Amino acid sequence: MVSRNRQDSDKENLRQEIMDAAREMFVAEGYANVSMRKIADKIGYSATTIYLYFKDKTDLVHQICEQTFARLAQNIKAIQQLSDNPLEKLRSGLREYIYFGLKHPSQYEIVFITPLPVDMEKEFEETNGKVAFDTLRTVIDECSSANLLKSKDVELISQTLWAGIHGVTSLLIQHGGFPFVERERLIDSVIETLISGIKA
Amino acid sequence: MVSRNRQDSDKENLRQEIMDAAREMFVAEGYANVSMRKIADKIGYSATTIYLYFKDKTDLVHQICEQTFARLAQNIKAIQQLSDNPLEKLRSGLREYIYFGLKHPSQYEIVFITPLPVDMEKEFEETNGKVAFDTLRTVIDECSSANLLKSKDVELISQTLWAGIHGVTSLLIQHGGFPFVERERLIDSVIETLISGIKA
DNA sequence: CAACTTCACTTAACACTGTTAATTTATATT
DNA sequence: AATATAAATTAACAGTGTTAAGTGAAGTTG
Repeated sequence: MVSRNRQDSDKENLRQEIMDAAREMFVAEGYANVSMRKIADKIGYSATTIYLYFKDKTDLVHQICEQTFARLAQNIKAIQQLSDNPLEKLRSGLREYIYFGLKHPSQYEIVFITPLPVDMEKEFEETNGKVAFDTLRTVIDECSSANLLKSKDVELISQTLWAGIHGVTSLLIQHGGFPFVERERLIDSVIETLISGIKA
Repeated sequence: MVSRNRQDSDKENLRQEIMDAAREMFVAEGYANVSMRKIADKIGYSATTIYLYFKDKTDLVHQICEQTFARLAQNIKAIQQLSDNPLEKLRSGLREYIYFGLKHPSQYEIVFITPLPVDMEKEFEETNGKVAFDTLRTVIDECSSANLLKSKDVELISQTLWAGIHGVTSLLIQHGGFPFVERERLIDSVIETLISGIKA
């Protein structure tokens, strides 16, 4: 019994060890440039051992992303509780989303940018990315209930805002070479333009 | 001399033949799923022949994208000449950009979404994608000169709008499985929100 | 016309990739 | 101590982008 527990937790440990090593390498070198063998080398195991814990490379990366985006959803919720002005909540939520993406570029890339293999369609419903999006929708619902918005279509507004913040996030992640104006000014501008565009 | 010309044009022909085959396959199967050998098979040549015309796979795909995005820049310019209302020009330009991306998803993906190998930084300045962006900036300049915008920072506004339209375009391209509201409504909403957000 | 050079192209090979099947090693149970 | 189970490994496959060396035909020059 005791040994059984220890064994289970060892399994969990190795699983997490793989994820930690892989995440670190994905962030540093990019998903495509990290091979299963390199990950395995880093933690002193054989490449095929990873397949005992993850179905394949995309499964591994998705599990990593789920962990990260659970934290995003948490962060957004926590930050929103600091204010009771709905529009201010919205603002800080959008801001948190963008900066979170910039802070975890590889994982943002994989979840929201990289073309997913195939069957993402149904899975997205159970994703932590979806949870974060739902948080956004909730605060927009609040704004709408307080008659702060010019339209009542909460779903449409949520997706519109998401498109906007996703745009600036992915652009900043990917095209670091482009002569953007300073990051913060661009981010502020996007947020204010969007909010000003939906306000009553 | 004559034969020399014929030979040159044969070379050009094969070069274009490679690009046509590759473009078709990239669009149909995605960049990552098309190998040099497959492209070569399709046109009845050896894989290494492609390297006589293109430095490597990324060079090939970039050349294809340049051709396509030259057309985008052209389209935007042409469409804008149909109106002399600056805001209307802007609207139609944004719309053309988005629909062009949706019409050429693989190429849009490669130029504006896929993480580029390395040295994109300096090259972007000479890109047709840049030309399209400049067209956008020009019409925003017009709007600004006509005192139609609340801010005078044309560069900042241009990048803000670009972020917005890039966001909706890439989201629609990549996440086909997400339960978006109807495409057209979302696109309209993004465009109107952005324009309403920058209007005086 | 023959020898030589240039050009377009191909074959062979390298060092990788993700992944599967078969096999060995270690652990747990009887 | 023998056996069953789980964990990890080695070997292998089919594929990748790419380079170097080789082949055969066309063009150029004596």
